[in-house]
Amino acid sequence: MDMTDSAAFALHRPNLAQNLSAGDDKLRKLMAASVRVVSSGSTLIESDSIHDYVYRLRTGWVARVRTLEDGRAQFILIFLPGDLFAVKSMFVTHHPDAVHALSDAVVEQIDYRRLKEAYDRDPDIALRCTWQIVEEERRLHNWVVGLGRGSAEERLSLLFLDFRARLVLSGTLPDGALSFEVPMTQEQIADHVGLSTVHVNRVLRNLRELGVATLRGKTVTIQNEKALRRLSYPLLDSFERCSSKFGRSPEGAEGS
Amino acid sequence: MDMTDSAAFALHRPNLAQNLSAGDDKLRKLMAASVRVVSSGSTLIESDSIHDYVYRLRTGWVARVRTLEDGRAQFILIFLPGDLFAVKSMFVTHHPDAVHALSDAVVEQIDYRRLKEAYDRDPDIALRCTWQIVEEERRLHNWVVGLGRGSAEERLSLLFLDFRARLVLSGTLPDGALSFEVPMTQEQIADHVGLSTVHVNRVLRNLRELGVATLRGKTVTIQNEKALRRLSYPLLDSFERCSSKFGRSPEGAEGS
DNA sequence: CGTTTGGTTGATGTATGTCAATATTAGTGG
DNA sequence: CCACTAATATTGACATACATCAACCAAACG
Repeated sequence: MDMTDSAAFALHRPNLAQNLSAGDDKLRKLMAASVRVVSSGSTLIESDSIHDYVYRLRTGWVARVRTLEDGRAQFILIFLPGDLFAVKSMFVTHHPDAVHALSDAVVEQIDYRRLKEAYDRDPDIALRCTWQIVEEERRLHNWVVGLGRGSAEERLSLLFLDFRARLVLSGTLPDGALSFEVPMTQEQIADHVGLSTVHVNRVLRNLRELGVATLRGKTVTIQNEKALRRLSYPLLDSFERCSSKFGRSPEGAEGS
Repeated sequence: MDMTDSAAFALHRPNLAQNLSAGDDKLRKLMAASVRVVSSGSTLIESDSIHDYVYRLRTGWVARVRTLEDGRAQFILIFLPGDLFAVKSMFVTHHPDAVHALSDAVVEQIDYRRLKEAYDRDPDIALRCTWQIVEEERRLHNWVVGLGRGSAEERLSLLFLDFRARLVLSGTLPDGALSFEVPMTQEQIADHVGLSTVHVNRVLRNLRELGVATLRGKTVTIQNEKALRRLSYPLLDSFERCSSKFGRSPEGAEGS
């Protein structure tokens, strides 16, 4: 992941961009040692357990999931390659939510004590960790707005745009790509966007029939980016609107 | 605010509790200088503006609000006395959301450069700032679950319990208090829980008629704590369930 | 006092959920 | 490569939680 890009993208305070990028490199080196391969569906962190590790996702998709006693589930956050997760292990012993692999994945693992030590010693590493939390909070803010005030169509459109933008940023997807893999079932998508499986399916059909975007198998294809952006537009934060990754405005000239 | 309590409450990593408490004291001293009094309804941070300050809320209520172009609004987070807000100013120039005072409030203000300098110099202060972000993320996770999967009743019950627990923690409210002020209109509550004003009103009537809790004027009174906890129970994270502040379980013996 | 803002209630509409049946795809073992 | 099975997707009929609209009421407020 090119942290310089990411930082510019995020309107970072001056000088922090380089530090962030440096922190990312150092962290990668620090964590490269203990690689772990997990298969789709496996549990990386059990809910409500004491957990001592912080992770960096190298390949694949992983999600933070809350399951209620009556069976309802919410996929709170989806992590994509390059993301750190369970950074909170450095500060808190217990994790209230489970972390599941959505696909086969490769993660790097580090004991929180080792990371904390590096965090205390090297401000670049500290910044990289803090940055993860800050970015995550931004995404959570957006998601709260989407869940609280967005329609089903708005949420799903936003989701597709968000996935693509993040995959591009992580270097997993070439810039401008219109098609990518989402290793989630419609049920899992439903549990992320806070809708029923059936309704997700209907909205997807709608998007397909409108020629906006399709989900076939696990492949999302954006057919009309401008239209997709227009659908999700109300939910985009100012930041995403300005970003070239998303285009300037719903009536922006580019994109087909 | 007694950070030691808060830390114990939050199952903190060993030794960090004292550091956190120390950080809170130091930060209070650092920020005590520039106090600002704001009146209800005023805007502390405008959405999408460049902003150079970090705040500590001493008295009153303040909220992070996102307003969509078509008028929909979402109160993303509510800050209560003792909370820091806009901590992100240290890392990011722009704030996509506005921050509004829900009541007359007293805030302490500090230029992000000064705070960043203290943050870099003193690990206790750094910890206190990071802690704010970590706690905030926990609340956001819970809120995402509530908005995504909770019913109207569950969301409102949870909200009341959450407000009370936090007011107690901040020292604004004596432990065990059953009545407290919520300086929000029903419309603002609706914009926080992601419902319409009318529906919030109906659910409140329902809670009142069930003898569970009332909102009269701006005063919330918990009449049957056990029942209220039972209503919100599915949405409580493991952490809130174990905490004595919330009681052990929905069929726990205490409470009336 | 009148005016405004916020609260309450009823009638009605709609987005989304639930249930259930069928089609499709993906996995599995032979 | 096929047959069998389980998982997932799709669709229709129906139910409901919640939204919208509109009227009225009550408190706050200048």
